Amino acid sequence: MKITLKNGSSRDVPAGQSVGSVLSALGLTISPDILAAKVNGQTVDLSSALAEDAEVIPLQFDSAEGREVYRHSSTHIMAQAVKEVFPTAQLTIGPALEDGFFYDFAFERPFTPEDLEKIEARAKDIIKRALPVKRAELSKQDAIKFFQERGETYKVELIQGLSDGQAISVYSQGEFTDLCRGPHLPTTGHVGVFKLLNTAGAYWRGDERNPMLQRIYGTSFPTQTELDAHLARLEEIKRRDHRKVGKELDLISIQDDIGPGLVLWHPKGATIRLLIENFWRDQHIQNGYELVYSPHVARLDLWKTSGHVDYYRDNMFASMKVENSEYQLKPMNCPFHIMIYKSHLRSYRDLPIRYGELGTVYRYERTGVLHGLLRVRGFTQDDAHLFCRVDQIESEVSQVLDFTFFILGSFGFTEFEVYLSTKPEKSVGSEERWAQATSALEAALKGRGVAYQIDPGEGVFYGPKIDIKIKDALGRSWQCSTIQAIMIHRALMGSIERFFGILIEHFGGAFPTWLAPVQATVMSITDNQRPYVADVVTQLKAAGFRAEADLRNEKIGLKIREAEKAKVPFMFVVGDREVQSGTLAIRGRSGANLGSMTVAGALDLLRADLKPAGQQHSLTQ
RNA sequence: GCCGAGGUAGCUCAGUGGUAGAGCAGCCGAUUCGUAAUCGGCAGGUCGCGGGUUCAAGUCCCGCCCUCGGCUCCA
Repeated sequence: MKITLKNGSSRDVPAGQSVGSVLSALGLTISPDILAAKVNGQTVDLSSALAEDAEVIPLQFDSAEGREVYRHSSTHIMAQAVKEVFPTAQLTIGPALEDGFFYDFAFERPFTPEDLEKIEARAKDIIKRALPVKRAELSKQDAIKFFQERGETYKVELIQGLSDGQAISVYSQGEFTDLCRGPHLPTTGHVGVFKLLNTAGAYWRGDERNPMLQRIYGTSFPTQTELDAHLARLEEIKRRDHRKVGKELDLISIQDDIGPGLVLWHPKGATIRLLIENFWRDQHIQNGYELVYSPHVARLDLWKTSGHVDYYRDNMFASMKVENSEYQLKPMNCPFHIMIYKSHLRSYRDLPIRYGELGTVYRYERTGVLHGLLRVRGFTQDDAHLFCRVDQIESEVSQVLDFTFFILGSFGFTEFEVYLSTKPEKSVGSEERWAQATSALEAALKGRGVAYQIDPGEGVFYGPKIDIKIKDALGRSWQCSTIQAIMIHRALMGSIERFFGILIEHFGGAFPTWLAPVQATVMSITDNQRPYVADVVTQLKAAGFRAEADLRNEKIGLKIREAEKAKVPFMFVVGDREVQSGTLAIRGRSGANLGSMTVAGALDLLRADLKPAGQQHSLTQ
C-alpha cells in the first residue's frame, strides 16, 4: 500500500494501519498539534485505518478542516459537561462554526449564566481528564435501540431520518456517547482553552413550528493568546456597531414613536447620504442610464398583475382603501419601471434601455428580525431595470458587473464573494426562460473571470440572480448587490440604509474625507484669533469644503478631543503664532502632526485627500 | 412571530416595597489657556404604555409596545 505525503514523498506500508501510526512511521512527529488527517481528500480520525493507496495530509489548527474538527470535538466536550451537570438535558445537534461552536439541548428551562459557569468548569475538567475519543459503528437498528435506552429521543429521530443500509457512527469519550459523523480529536486533552459565550433559543431543525431548544455558544483555541485575539475582535465589532456609532456621531435614529425599522436621517447622516446619492447619480448618467421617479403607492391591481400579491404578500404592508380602490405601499420599484417602458411602443433599435431610480420601498418584516440600518421596513434601493434583447443580456450583465465593482470599490470595498442563485420552488415563467436567463448570468460571470458559487434554489420568484457580498475591514461579509435576469434588474449598493450601516462599521465612523460630514474644524487657542479663524473657514467653504470653526472659550485639548470623537479628518489649530505667520497648524485624525502650512497649502492637502475615493484612509484607526 | 435579556434625565448607567440618584452633555459664572476632558454653581424625570395588588410600586402581578442576543452554519 503506497502512502503519499503533501511534499510528494511516498512510502509503502502494510495495509490496515492507522493514519496516526503511518504518519509517525513516515517520520512525522505525532505532536498534539496534529488533530486529524485528510486522506484522499476526506477528513478522517487519526485512529482510522488505511486500507488502500492514499495521499495523506496531516491537519492542524491552522487549516479550516483542522479547526472544524477541533471545534466539533469542543462542542462534544460541552455536551458531555452538560449531561454530567444536568442529566435530564437531551442531546440534539452541535456543529462547529467558523469561530466556535454551539450545541442545542432539549431542557426544561433556559440555561442561566450560573449554569454556564458550572458547565464550563466541568468542560475544563473533561479536557484535563484527556479522555480518548473512540469511534464505533452500529447498524441503524442498534443505534436506535442504544439512544432509545438512554432517553435521547431527538437522536433517535435523527437516526430514523438516515438511510437504511448506512452504518451509523457514534463517538464516545468516557461515559459520554454521541451520534456523530466525525471526525474528532484523538483525546479531549487536545483542546487548549475553552470558553462558553452565550445562550439562545433555537427551534428544533430551525422550524418555528417545532419545540424551542436551549442553545449554548462557545469557542475554543489552542492558546490563551489566540482566544484573547478572538475576544478582542468581538470587542472591536461591538465598538464599531453602526447603531452605537450612528448615535454617537448623530447620523441617524430609529425612534419608537415613529415605528420600528423606520429611519430618521439627521443632518450629518443626511450629508453623507447626499454625497453618496450625488456620486451614484453622476456615475449612472455617465454609464448610459436614464433616471426616473415613481410613486410610493399604487393600485393593488398593479401588484396583482406583477405577481407580488401572489408571491410577495408576506413581505408587504397591508393595502389601504382609497375611494373605491385598494392601494398598496410599494415593496419594489419594478412594476413602475415596466409601466414607463410600456408607456409607448418601443423598437428593438431603442434597446438597451436602462432606467435607474433611488426608489424608496416599504416591506413588512417581523419585529424580531429588524436590526439597526441593516434590516429595516422602509429603505431606498439604488434600483435599475435594463430592457434589452436576448442577444444583449450577456454584455449588459457584464457591464453591470464592472459597474458594481467600480461603485463598491469607490467606497473602499475591494473584496467580494459572488453567488449565482438558481430557480426556486415558487416561481413564474417557463423552464426555457429560466435556463436562458441563468446561462446568460453564468456566461457574463465567466466572461469577466469572476469566481462564484452556485446557490441552488435561492433565486427570486421571477428570475435567477447574481448576489455580490462585500467584505468589510473586519473581514465580515455583507449582502448588498444583486443582479437579476429576465428583464435585468439590479441594485449595486442594495439599499442606502443597509449600505450606510455597513459603511459606518467599515470605517468605524471615521469616514474618508470625501464623505466626512465635517472635513475640517478650525480651532482658536484664545479669543485673539477669532477673526483669522472665521476668515479661514470662509475660504475653505468657498473652495467647496465642509469646514467648521470652533471659537469657544475652551482649552485646545478639549476642542481636539471633541473633534477626534466626531472623527473629523483634519484639525486646523490657530494660535497667535499662526496668525503672525499666516499659517495653520495641521493635525490629522488620530494625532498625526502634519506641520504648519498656509491656507493654500491646506486646500491642496484636502484636495489630495479626496482621491481615489474611499481608499485613502487607513481602516484600522 | 418564538426563546432569553432589557427599557429610569439628552447620553451611559446605579437604584431588592417606604422622600428618584451619579457621571457626561445642557444652562449660568469664573478662567484666555498650544494638540484627546479647566474649575464652581444651577437646572433637568408621565421610571416604555395600560391595568392590578398594597397604607405605600421604578421595585410585585397581568397585558401590550419597543430594543438587544439568537432562531441562517445541522449527526
